[in-house]
Amino acid sequence: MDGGILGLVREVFFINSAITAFLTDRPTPTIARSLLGHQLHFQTPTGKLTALITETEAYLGAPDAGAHAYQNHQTPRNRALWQPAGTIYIYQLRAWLLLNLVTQSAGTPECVLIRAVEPVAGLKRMQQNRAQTGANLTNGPGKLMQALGLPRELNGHPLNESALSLDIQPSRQPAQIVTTSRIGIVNKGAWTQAALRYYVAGNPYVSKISRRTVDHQHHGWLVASER
DNA sequence: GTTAGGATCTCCT
DNA sequence: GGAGATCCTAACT
Repeated sequence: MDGGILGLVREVFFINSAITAFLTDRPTPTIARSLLGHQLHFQTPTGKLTALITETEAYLGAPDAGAHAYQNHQTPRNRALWQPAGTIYIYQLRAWLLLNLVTQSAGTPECVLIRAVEPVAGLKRMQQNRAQTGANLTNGPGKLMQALGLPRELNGHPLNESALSLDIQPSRQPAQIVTTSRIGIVNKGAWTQAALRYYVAGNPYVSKISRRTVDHQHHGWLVASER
């Protein structure tokens, strides 16, 4: 607290520079993979909701037949994708909202879909936001949006300058990461098969997994003695 | 355990 | 009118 307003401005600038570097300096699939174990925070008037990212998918812009930005096709819905790294892209699918984080520099419409998270703080609030408990709280892209109560108005706003923020440092480290093709991408040739989905092996808060593969003790995260 | 139908917004034909 | 980066419930096996 020594720099007053100027210090705060410097701090915000530093954080945003770090976020930008994290979301631009590597290929988007690498970014999607490395987001596992990082925390998302949603600041509400009545408290903060926190969750660990457990499952992601990479969408690779113009060449990617599975992506909204395929062939650089821009519409009012998806224009956030052309904004700089760290921009929040939220869109509605049927009755649900889905959360994406834009990667790479402005004009390169790549992003990471956040497909699942593990609740860390604000569990009670998440249960109120959804009429569900347990893994069903956040083990899907539409579910986690409802659990966190993220409004569609966040679309187009920058991470960490809005109520939604991402930790640059990971909080946990996956013991093992599983890579598969993306969910729901059908009839898109090679892009249907492309291995662009990543999740923490054994974590219960992952979409479309068998209950039998769940690691009930550590949720697939490395424990201190294993590091 | 799997499957079918409906909810309901945006974009395309 | 139809499909989609989804999810819930009910009704099956």
